Formats: sequence, structure tokens, C-alpha cells
Amino acid sequence: MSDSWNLGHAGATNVSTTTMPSGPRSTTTLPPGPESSVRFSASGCACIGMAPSCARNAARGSCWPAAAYASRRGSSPSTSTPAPTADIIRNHSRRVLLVTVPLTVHLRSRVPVQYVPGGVEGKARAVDSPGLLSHPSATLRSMSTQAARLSKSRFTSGLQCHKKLWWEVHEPDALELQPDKVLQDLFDQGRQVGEAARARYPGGVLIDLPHHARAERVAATHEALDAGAPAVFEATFIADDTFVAIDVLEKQNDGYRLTEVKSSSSLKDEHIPDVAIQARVAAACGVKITAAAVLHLNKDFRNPDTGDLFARADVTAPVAAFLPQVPEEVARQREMLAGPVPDVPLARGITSIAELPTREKLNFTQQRQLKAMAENRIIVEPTLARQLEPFTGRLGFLDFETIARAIPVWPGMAPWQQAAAQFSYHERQPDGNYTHAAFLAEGPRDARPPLAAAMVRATANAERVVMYTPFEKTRIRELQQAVPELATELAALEAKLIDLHPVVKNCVYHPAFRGSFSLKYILTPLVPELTYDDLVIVDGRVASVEIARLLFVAEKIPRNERDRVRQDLLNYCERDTWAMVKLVERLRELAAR
DNA sequence: CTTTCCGCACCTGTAGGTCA
DNA sequence: TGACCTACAGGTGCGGAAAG
Repeated sequence: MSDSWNLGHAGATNVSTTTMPSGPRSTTTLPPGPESSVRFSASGCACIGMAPSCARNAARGSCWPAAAYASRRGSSPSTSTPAPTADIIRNHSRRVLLVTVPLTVHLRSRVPVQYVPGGVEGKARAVDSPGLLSHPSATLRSMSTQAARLSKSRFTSGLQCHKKLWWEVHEPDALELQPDKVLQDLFDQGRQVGEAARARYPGGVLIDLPHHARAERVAATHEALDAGAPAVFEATFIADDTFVAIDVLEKQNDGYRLTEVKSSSSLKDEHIPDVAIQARVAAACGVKITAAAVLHLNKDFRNPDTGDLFARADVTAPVAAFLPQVPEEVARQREMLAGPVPDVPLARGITSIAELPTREKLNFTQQRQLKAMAENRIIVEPTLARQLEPFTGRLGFLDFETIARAIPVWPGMAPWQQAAAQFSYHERQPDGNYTHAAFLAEGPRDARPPLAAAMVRATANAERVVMYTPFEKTRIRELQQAVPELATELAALEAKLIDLHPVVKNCVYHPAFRGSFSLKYILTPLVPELTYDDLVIVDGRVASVEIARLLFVAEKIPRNERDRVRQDLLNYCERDTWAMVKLVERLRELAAR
């Protein structure tokens, strides 16, 4: 069974930083009684303990049980005495560790229906006629324009987790539900992609009315369809309390093709229910949907105009197969929403290290982690000194911040491709002092050539250049393509790179790492005197969004704010490389003890 | 001599962690 | 949102030993 987990943030029982005033904590404990008893068994499956349930803040990680079951593998039949096996999953929203163990306990909890990717082929016959997504026996109340409680996004949200949906409907203004800068940017990228897609449909009519003007939108959609528009953008329908706005509804022979525009660069399983709810509602409103498609970004497109920006994937068959489940799920969600907040366990499993089965086989890193937690102290392997040996001589420390746009902005770039737009570089001089060099792109022009030139110049004298995880290495390799005139120098720089991440992972564990070896997690335990507390930007993803804003919408930002953000970015990136400097110093001390 | 089994090395697909 | 890397599981193919 899988050893590919780490002990995660187990034991960190209350690491949530969000406030949950009326939050789900009350549902996090296993009810007393036989359900909470635990015993091992060779067959059957149940759990130890119970993890905090779905937070109303959008847990983009999977809700139980999909993730738990997806990650479980069958136990080997060849093993005569099967050892208890454990799968551990992490609740991304709250960073709580979960383990499921094959046991024989049954929980009362209801198992929500989940869309099972790949499980749809055999059900295609459930649809009335091949390729016809409209359902003649639709029982939905057609064309209702009263307050719709569900929507496409709410439906897909509910498919993931009923409790998540409940909070989104009943407390939409909750702090945790407000999109942060990074999510806001993601939405914005999606909107830009949606708008770009419209260029493909000449003569298309946009339902250009406010989102809340439901009745007017529905009426305008009808009008456009009746007028014979070749395509309608944001075509709006309401049925059975569910509101949908279809990205593109395209006239095709005797019916319509429904197209959902996605900013992703591939078709995903989760797109199917997304399209299905739209098809269902439109069909219930009397629109004959004969085909469904997802229009996503094309990985092979290159800025400015090589290939097609979009790729079309026909999803008629999988959507048709999923369709029969939609009305039932809509009904379940509406019923659930009418009641109190549902008791949905996010996952079941072990929530503390103490509960970990002792026979569980662990790899070296896990064993070290367990030992460190048991003894509540830092553990340093004797091999650390040896592993630090390459980190000598004239050492450089390099960190990038990048931009990644859905619709590529610089020559030769693909959708979502990351490109370095900023770097920070510290270099240890023979006298023991450190020099610093930095670069931050300015203006919409391709930043890679000047960045590469500045970086090549700054790193020329270094013998080795330290990075944390091979992210920088990959970007430098890409720069060789983007800036061919410096390819040789960039290749030389690439050859100097050494990674500090495996050194920490293989040699050091501190209980305060909380299961992670990312720089942000290990820094405070190892170098407590260095913090990010005085900085405005403390997260690479935020930095990335801010750089993009600075470069591409600069004219909308007041001059003084622009200067301030630039300084925030420079401070953040410099702190990251300085953190690596201090980290190496600290590791040396630990190795010398 | 052939067949069968086992351990081992190697390959491939997948999941999780990490970066932005 | 993507991509990379790593670890692991599971499959395959090989050689050698044991069994027939």
C-alpha cells in the first residue's frame, strides 16, 4: 500500500487561521457509540476518528469520499497476513491529516453521490436517443424566473460537497468565501478567455445584461434565439430553481450545440457535470440541445499567432451519460438547502500521530518525522555534513518570480506558460559578505531578454548557484529557448545550479515543519530570527499576480501605488534568497554539532 | 531437457508535494 | 492555472534454481 504520504500536519489539531464563528467544528467529532469503536479486520473498510468536516471556505481539494477512495489501492492478495494499510489524505482547506484504514466499522454518514470519471460509458443508453441531450420527459418546471437558488457553479460546488454549497448559499458574504487576489486573477483570466472565444462565432449575440437581471436575461435569450442568431453568448435559462448562463449556444441544423469555454489547457473530468447541468436546464426550457462541447485553450498555440488558441473537445456522449443523475442531484441539493447545515464529514481517518498503526511501514523521511514528533525535538542526520559539501566556494542564491497568463503575452509562449519576470540574487564574496542583485520587469514588452542578460551578468563569478526545488532550473532551461543569443551563458548557469531542498528533506526534521518541506514551512523553525512579517507580499502566487498587473494594466494603477507594489515585490524576492543564505548557514551549524 | 517459480532490474503510470 | 520531480505500485522480462 501507498507509502507516498508524509505524516502531514497531523497533531497540529488547530492550525486553521480562518475564523469559523458558527463553523463546522461542532461536526468534527465522531458521535459516541458503537460507530466510534475501531477494530482491525482483513476485509471491510472503516476509519479511525473523524476529520474536520467540509469548511464552508472552498476546499479545492477533494471532499470525502472521492479522494479517499480514489487513492486507495487494493491490498495484495498474495499476502497471507495482510498488514493494516493506511492511506493518508490531506484536507487542503484546513491542513489536517487524514488516514483511512481497512476496518469493519460503519459510519452513519451519508455518502454523497459523486461523478465517477470513466464510469460513464456503459450508461449511454440511459439517454433517450443518441446524441440528443434534450430530455422529452423533463419534469422540471420550465422557464421559471423566480429567485433561483441553484446555479451552474453552485451545482458543481454541491457535487463536490453539500456542506460547501450550504455555506455558499446561506452565508455568501462570509470572509472565507471572498476570493483572494490569486483567485480573483484566475476568474479574470477565465473571463478574458471567454471573451476571446466569442471571436470564433461571427454574428453571435451577447446577452449583455447584469447577472442579477434574471428575467430580462432569459427574455433576451429567447428573443435572440427566435430571431435566428447563429450563436448566443451567455445564453440564460432558468428551470427548477436553477440558473445557468451558457457560454456559447450555437445553432446547428435542427438544434443547438452547447459550448462551455474553459481556460484550462485540457479537458477535465469535472467539466462533464458542469456542462450537464447547463444542458439539463436548457433542455427543460425547451431548447433542443443536440451536441455539447468544451472549448479549452490549446497547449500547442504560440504567441502571437502560431496555431489555434483554442481546441474543441466534443463531450456529447459523456454528458449524455451523466445527464440522468442531474435531476436527482438537483433535487437533493434543493432539499438539503431548505434544511439546516448538513452534517457532512469531510473525511474519516487518523487525526493524530498517536493513532498511527505502529506496524505501518515508513520510509526514512517518515521515520525521522515520527521520531522527531515523538521526542519533540529536531533531528539531524549525520549525513548532513556530507550532503552540504557541494555548498561551498563562491556560492550564489537565486530565486525567480514568474508570470503565467492564460492567453500568452510574449513571443513563443504557450497558454499558461510561466516566464521569469523577476529575480533576486545573493552571492557570498571571498570576504564573507554578501552582494545582492535584482531585476524586475517593467512594461508589457518581453522581459526575458533583459532579465537573462542581467542574470548572466550577476551570476558570472559564482561557482555554484543554490535554488530550492528545481523550479528555477526549469525556467532557465526555457530562457535558453526564449533568449537564444544567451543560450550558452544560460546553459553554463544551469550547470552551476544545486538544489537545497533534498538536503533538508533527507537530513533534517523539526516538529514545527508540520509535515512540509517547503521553504515557507521550514524557515521559521530553522531560522526563527528571519520572518516575512514586515513584508506586504509574502506569497509567490500573489507576487506573480502583482507582477502581471504591474506589467499589463499599469495605466490603471496610480503612479504611487505602482511604485509601492514594485518595492513590495523587490523586498519579497530579496527576502526569499536571503532566507536561503541563512538556511545554508544554519544547516552548517547543525551539521557541525 | 523442459517447465515452473522466484527474485531482481527495469519500465510505466499515478499521486502527492512544490514552485510560481 | 500549469509543470516538474519524486516515490511508489504494479507490470514485464530475464536468468537461475528447483521440480518434473
